[in-house]
This record gives sequence, C-alpha cells and structure tokens, in this order.
Amino acid sequence: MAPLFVQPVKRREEWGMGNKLISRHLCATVWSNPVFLKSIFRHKSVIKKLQSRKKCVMDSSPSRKLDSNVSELALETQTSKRRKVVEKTVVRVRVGENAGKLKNEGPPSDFWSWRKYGQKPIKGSPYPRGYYRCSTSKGCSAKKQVERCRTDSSVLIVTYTSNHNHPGPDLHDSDENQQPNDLGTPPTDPVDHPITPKQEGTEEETEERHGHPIMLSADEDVSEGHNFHYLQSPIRIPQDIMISQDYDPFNESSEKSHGTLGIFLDEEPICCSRLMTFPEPKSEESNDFFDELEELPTSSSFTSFLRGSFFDERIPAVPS
DNA sequence: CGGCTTTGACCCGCGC
DNA sequence: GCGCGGGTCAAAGCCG
Repeated sequence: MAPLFVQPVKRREEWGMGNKLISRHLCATVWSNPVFLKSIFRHKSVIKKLQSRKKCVMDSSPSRKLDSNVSELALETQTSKRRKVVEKTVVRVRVGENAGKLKNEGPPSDFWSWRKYGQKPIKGSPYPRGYYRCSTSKGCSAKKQVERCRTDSSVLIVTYTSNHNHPGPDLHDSDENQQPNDLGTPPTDPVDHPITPKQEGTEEETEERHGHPIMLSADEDVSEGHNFHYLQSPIRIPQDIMISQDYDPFNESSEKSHGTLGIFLDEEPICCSRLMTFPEPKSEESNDFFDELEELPTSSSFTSFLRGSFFDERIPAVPS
C-alpha cells in the first residue's frame, strides 16, 4: 500500500510547479513531522541494480547514456516496457498563497538532503519545475521534482522517483524513541513504513484495493535484505500544517473531489489533529503536536487516519 | 573549500 | 525527418 497521500503513478505528468515556494524555516517545519516522515516509505530493490548498472555505464561512458541505461533497467522492473513509464510517487503539499513570495524560499525540505540539478519551464504551466537529486549519499538515485499546481499556486506537487538506497538522518530524537533500523531492515514501527497488505484488513482497505490497483511492487523485495530500502519522502507535520481533504490537483476543475490531500500553511486553519480520523476523534485540547505524537495511535489507528484523511490517488496511467 | 543553486545547452522520446 | 517538450548535464557563481 502506498502510504499517506503518496501516489505512484505511471504516466507523464504535466503540472505546474513552483520551485521556490516556502521559506526554509517553513520547509523544515513541514517536513520534519515524524508522522509524515514515517508514512511515506516505499521499497525497491532495483535501486541497487540501477546503481551498479549506472556505475558501469559511468565507467565506460560518461554523461548522457547513463540515464538512458538506468531508465531502461528501471523499465525492466516494471510491467510496461515503454520507456517513459516510470513509477513515481507524488506528494502534494499545500502552502500559503504568499509562500511563493517569501525570501529564502525553497521546495519543501525533508528528511533527506536534496541538490537541485535543474529547472525547466513546463508547457502550460506558469511555474517551472525543479529537479532535485538526493545528495545525502553518493550513488543514491532518488530524485524528486517540485512544481506548483498550475491551477492552484498554493499547492506544491512533489514527484519522487527512485528510492533512497541509504539510511536517512537520525529520526529517533523526535520519534518516539524509535531507533533507526539496521540497514536494509524495514522499520519495526508500523508507522515507519508502508502498511503491507497483510496489515490492512479493514473494509476500507479492501475497498481501496479493489478500487485502486495497488501499485507498490517493491515490498516483496524487502526480503532481499542486502539492499537498502529507505524512505522516499518522509514528511512531518507541525501543528500549524493544515490538511485538506477535498483538493485534487489532478482535477483542474474540481476542488472538491475525493478527499485528496493538501497540506495547508497559513490558510484555512483547520487543525491537523482534528482532521485525523483517529478512533477517538476530536482531541481538541491537545495543541502540542509532539506531545500528541507520543500518544499516537497504534498502527491500525494510524492506518485509519491514513485512509480516513487521505485519498489514494495512485493513478495506474496507461503509457501514452 | 565544499556543497549548493542557477542556467543555458544538450540529449532523448514522442508525435506529426 | 523534424520540431517540441521533458529531463539532465555541467560550468559558473554564490554561500557558509
């Protein structure tokens, strides 16, 4: 299952994007929430292969052929043989309208360290798209694209491709005393990693699986053990982050579709905790987010939150 | 000095 | 074959 508002998609996206949208401070706050950090976690064993292949290519021939070879190998791991069918993970973050006007603004920072390697204007969108590569570890193929929704400049669309093949920064300081796991070992905390199908036994989940094909295909690779499978895009939610359940960036004409996610900053103050559909809702008194974190519900509760608050929008797009 | 951002150029896939 | 658009490279500059 794809965790919290993560959308692996197989299609070529055309969205608007804003490269520098929110202040670094805001970014750090937004992406430092352990709940989201743990919730966006996907596994893929191809990373290792990709990197070894990549290295070979680099050794023999520099530059351009590298990516094509890598992508080709990636394609080998997917259902379609079409070159451009790349499984992606999409995260949508809602920021304030004025966020883009702030100085020192930047894409949502997260758990990982990203280095920008490109920016391109996107046709049909007034906003450029920024291309980022994981700089936490050399050889990490994790990438992300950050752009603004063309129809809603307050929405950031972050598209993650590939997966990290290395451990991320230490989380345990703010994370329920959770110790980072050994390399290649999926986190033991249910919140730490995507809920596997076995863990999802609720009706909603069943319905979800029926309604939306589960595209996570890498979980079976966890057993490989020797490969690294790390958080694709961990996010944290501070208490001032708002969640929208009725925003759908994909639907340009609809702002009230399927309970999709947006994270609001600076607008529409709907407390995150109130939106969480925990078994025991409306813990209105708890304003200290991190205090609340320590009282996080169990995995099933969190799963309920995930399902209740976010709509799985993974799009099994057919290659064009 | 290392890491990061910026930005123009280049490469590649795809549609016509 | 050609043009378009997306993705990447890499040099230059900035910053701590």
